[in-house]
Amino acid sequence: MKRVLITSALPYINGIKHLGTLVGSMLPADVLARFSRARGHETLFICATDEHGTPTELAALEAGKDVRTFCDEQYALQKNACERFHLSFDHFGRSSSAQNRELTQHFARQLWKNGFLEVRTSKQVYSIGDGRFLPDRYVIGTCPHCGYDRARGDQCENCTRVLDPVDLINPRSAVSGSTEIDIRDSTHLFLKQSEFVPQLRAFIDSHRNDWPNLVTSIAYKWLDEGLQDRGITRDVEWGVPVPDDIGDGKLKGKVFYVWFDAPIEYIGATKEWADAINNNSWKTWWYGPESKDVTYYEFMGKDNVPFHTVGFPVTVMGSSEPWKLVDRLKGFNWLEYEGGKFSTSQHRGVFMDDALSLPLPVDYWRYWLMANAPESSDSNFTWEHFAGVINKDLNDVLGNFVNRVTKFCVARFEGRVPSEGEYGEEEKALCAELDQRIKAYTEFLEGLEFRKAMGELRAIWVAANEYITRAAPWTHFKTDRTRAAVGIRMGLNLVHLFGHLSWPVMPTAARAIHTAIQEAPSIIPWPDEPMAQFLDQLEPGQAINPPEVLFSKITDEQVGEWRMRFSGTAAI
RNA sequence: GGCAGCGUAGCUCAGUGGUAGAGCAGGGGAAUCAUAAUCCCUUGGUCGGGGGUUCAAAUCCCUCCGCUGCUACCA
Repeated sequence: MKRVLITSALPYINGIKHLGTLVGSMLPADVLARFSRARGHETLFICATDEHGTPTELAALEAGKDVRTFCDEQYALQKNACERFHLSFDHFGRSSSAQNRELTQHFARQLWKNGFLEVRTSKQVYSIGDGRFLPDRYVIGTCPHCGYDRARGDQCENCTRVLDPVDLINPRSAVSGSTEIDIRDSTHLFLKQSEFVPQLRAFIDSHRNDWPNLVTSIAYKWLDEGLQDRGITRDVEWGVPVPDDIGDGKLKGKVFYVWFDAPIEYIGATKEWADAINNNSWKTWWYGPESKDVTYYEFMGKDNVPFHTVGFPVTVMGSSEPWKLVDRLKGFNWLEYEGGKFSTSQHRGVFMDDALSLPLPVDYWRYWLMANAPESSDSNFTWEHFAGVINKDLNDVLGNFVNRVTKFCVARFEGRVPSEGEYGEEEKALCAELDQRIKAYTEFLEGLEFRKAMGELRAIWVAANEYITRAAPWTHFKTDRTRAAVGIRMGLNLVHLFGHLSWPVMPTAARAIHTAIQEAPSIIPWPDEPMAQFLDQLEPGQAINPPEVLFSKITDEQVGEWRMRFSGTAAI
């Protein structure tokens, strides 16, 4: 059997994520996972929280909690939000797990043994006031180029110049404001990425045709600009400790950089999954000949691309062990909010918990986000657009079709699948169109072209409305009951079809639609049969159960209220 | 500053050498099963500006303008 391994970029632990994070990694990965399961592939869908690093330590400090407790709480929040969005992870792990610690240390030992790690001493910013080393961007001061007085140590936001923290005039800690800033030597491990350029280039070249242009162009850019060796350790507390046997004991107290251990957590979380169910198959997904039948998909926003096309592959290649590299890498652009950026600090835009707090089915979000995924360029969420799409596509085109067909069946055919008559030319033409559209829909999902896939799904709903208009059972019923019966039987079969086709993107609505016709399995299988067969499978005489109103519309008042509420400035 | 992506109808976007497309919105009509929901027809664009290559350019090349992102210690 074909095996499909899917990972979503790990959401950082520091607070609930906004819709941009959802649309750029977790949600499309979920749609693929469901699609893959529906087709009968053995599927493993993995995600986790990315917990280590300075921002976590500082957020915990601010919250007055120890880091572990802070992460435990945030993990629970994020896991809950993901569940409520019906993200069907087989396992939602944590990069702070024992499994990840073990694997991260293992990879580091392999790299050290193979000579791909080097101990180097570099100058780091130390804040005496905070009693800790600070990442460059946590030092602020006056820009030596433009005089902007809140320039960050890595880059001036005002003149966009790249800076070194030692260049700042009047440097101070962004954490405490302390001006007691010291530059101290610190010893770190560097990963010799530069030695892997030919191998990486060959790797990227081999995926020119099956990765988005966005992804390969980012990867080539890094290679073309001259790949530098990268520090993979940090002077912080919260992380995977560097083992004593690496670096001749010179790295005592250091931890690995979060970007070193985070991708390894894809594997770590797989082991967490296996350990939790006492199953020792985790390695067959990742390692050696046993993983040959696995196709591995990664999903991420464009900011993550360098780490997945360069950093992580170097870790894997440098281990000289046969760990699996990604096969299909899907990258996304940004989702904007009402023409601007989502802002975590100003709480501008819709976050996962916000979306869940509104009286809207989760499937509204899932459908809109996939239909408007930022694939070829950044895309923009506006309440007006969201309401327009939901009201038209889900309420009018899909929901109303289910409603009109099932209601008519109850009114005129005793709520049972009518038995009279045979399918004719109209039905044959419909089947031919749907065969073609479903093929296209399937291929778009296989090709990870979600926006186009949703367009095709919508076109399928429209085709059903066109058919029922031509078949006009309400007209024929008065003079030719048999002809009306044929139209309604086809209509009911179409409703059943929608339960199948909509499941990967709208699991709850799909289940409700399917249940209108008959009980739904937990995984609603993909329709592989020709439509002439699939759309003629409901047993005549079988009772149906028209659902309560499937969807309801978003009102102008709601649009106005929510636009105000999430603007990030009006909220006081 | 450098690099990358983007710029196509009022809006959101497809289209990478061969007569400019879809959905929404707008206009007209049909139908009355249905959540006034649907279906049919239709208005609308010198494809960001300019130059070039070509029998032919939204598409390839040059240049300019605009927007966005990245620029390696935030993740």
